[in-house]
Amino acid sequence: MWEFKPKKSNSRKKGITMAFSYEYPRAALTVDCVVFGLDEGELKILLIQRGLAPFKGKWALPGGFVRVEETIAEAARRELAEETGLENVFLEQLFTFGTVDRDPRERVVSVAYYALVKLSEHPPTGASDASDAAWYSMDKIPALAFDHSEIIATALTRLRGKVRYEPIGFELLSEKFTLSQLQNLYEAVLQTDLDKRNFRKKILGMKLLIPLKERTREGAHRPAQLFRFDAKRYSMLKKRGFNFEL
Amino acid sequence: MWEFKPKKSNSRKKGITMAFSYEYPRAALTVDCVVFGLDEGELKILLIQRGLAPFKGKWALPGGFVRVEETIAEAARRELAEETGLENVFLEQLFTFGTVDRDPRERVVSVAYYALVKLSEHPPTGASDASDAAWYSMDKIPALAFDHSEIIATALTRLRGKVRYEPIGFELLSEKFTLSQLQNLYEAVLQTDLDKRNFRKKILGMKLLIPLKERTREGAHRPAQLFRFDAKRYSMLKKRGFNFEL
DNA sequence: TCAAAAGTGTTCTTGATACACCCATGC
DNA sequence: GCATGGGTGTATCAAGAACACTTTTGA
Repeated sequence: MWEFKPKKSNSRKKGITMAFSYEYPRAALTVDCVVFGLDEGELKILLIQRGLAPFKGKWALPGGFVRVEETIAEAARRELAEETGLENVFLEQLFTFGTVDRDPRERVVSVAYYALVKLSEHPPTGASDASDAAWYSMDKIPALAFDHSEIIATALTRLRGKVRYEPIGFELLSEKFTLSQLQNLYEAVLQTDLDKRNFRKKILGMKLLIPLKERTREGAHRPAQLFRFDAKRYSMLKKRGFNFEL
Repeated sequence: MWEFKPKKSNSRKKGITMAFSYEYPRAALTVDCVVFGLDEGELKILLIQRGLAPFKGKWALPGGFVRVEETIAEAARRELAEETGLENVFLEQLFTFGTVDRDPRERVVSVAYYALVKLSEHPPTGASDASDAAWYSMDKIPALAFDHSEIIATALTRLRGKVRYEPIGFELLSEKFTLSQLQNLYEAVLQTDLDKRNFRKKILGMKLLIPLKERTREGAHRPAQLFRFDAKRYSMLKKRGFNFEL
């Protein structure tokens, strides 16, 4: 059974800040976001360079403290917006990391999220202030602060697992896309080669892609048919027991 | 970027308790455990009756506060042991619930875990003290404290998803089991009927079950072959890219 | 000898895989 | 006219689904 007697007493300090006191010490709660983007057929992650200690100057995942009046997911979205300028992206809870010494200062528990962004529809670098944000290829990730490498590894495993049985991959492409782009996406995420004809047969067989009247108009080759994902139809089919798969 | 200036100052209070104060208010951190067990072919959940406010007298998930010096998973195991007497069970992180008003007292963020216990090898009721613990069938779960119904729903979805592509179902059976018991387990979890011959063909085809020299000796019918799960072989196969499935 | 659960194979259907050439365009 | 990526169909193979009767035991 729970024992729960935090005595909250707010006392003024230096005229501005309040102090919040509890009977037992509490862990600080943060969020960290693994932001995936697809850049020219390559899977990348958005990192920011820390301006403060600890790990000052090191690269890290965007994230920060959860405020007491906001949801954890809200905190993740807020921090993403503040630190990278990204808004309205696909965001899903990943895992909560609570090793005792993962932060050298004190006990910090971090709820990690992963985000999928349509890189083509968002500016390639941090849009907000002069924050040092940069996209790193998966195979060129530098040494990171805290346990952020582990968080990224977890996120990648999750993404690879999930992309196969839920249509979240589309979140990495722009609204309109070609089948080749879609195939490239899966090849980049899953690190495999896929057969073009079989891939098309399967994905078109689901009847979840709506062919548009437009075609691409670029490059010295045949223009490609553009499609968009039929989210409405998908959620309808899902209710009826349909399962998206690869 | 993070801003981080918790001023920790411990001051004596009433001669015994310390007060821990921070510059910003902090959420309390708890764990909650959804404990699944298989009782006579039926999937059940272990609940405890709350002895303290809020929700005094209501049924709830076992759980409690995370101490500042222990891992979240450690907290989950400790609370499980304290409240239900269960130890050495399969335990996996489920999801972190952080709605602002999920606890009427103050902001509480809870990391939920789910556990799978071999009910046959653990006493059917809470073994510790006079704690009011009881196993409930999935379709007879009473109204619960906090958002615990939602946590259970999430856990059930997860269990149903995971049991099909990872051999965690065995955690619900005793070490030695018959194929019928295994099939019943899957039928109970997935809420479907499975074909006996196809089920056996598939599961035996994986070569992950070791037939024992024993057979069951009970009931007025033909004795059944006993098996045990070959965990070593599974982890070896998994490394080589093998995928368990249904 | 009856009830109750254990155990066992084959056919059919469906989906997965493998594979090579023509098309439309810009330069 | 050539380089570039877009687009298409069939044959084979493997896995999933459907399906009914015999065996062993205790009472």
